[in-house]
Amino acid sequence: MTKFQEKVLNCIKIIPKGRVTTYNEVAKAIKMLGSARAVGGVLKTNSQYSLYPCYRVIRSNREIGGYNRGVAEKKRLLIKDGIKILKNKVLNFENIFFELSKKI
DNA sequence: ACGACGGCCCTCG
DNA sequence: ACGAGGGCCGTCG
Repeated sequence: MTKFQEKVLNCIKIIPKGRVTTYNEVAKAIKMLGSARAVGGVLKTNSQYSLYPCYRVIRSNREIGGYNRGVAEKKRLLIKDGIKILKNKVLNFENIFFELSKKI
């Protein structure tokens, strides 16, 4: 486990149910602006789903983004959290967006 | 040390 | 609205 991986995982676990954040925001939160893609790389390797809710991290354009168990599963989990989705895009994004970088 | 690749992001037509 | 292209940064070979 590298430092980078630790930082990413440790910070996404505070995202509350019913809220989402973005890959870019996670990068910003760990002071690695520009590493959004690398953040996705870490989340891809996550297997501790109950500990690290990686499905609550989406793309900055409101699209769901990818998921290591399939986009359909990611969508299902988000809906279970009470989040509305239309055409792979999250609705009401402004209100459910979790500003991770300000909560650290 | 290096190159390729990605759960991305932004700009420009 | 939508796609193409380039940039970015950590990982793994």
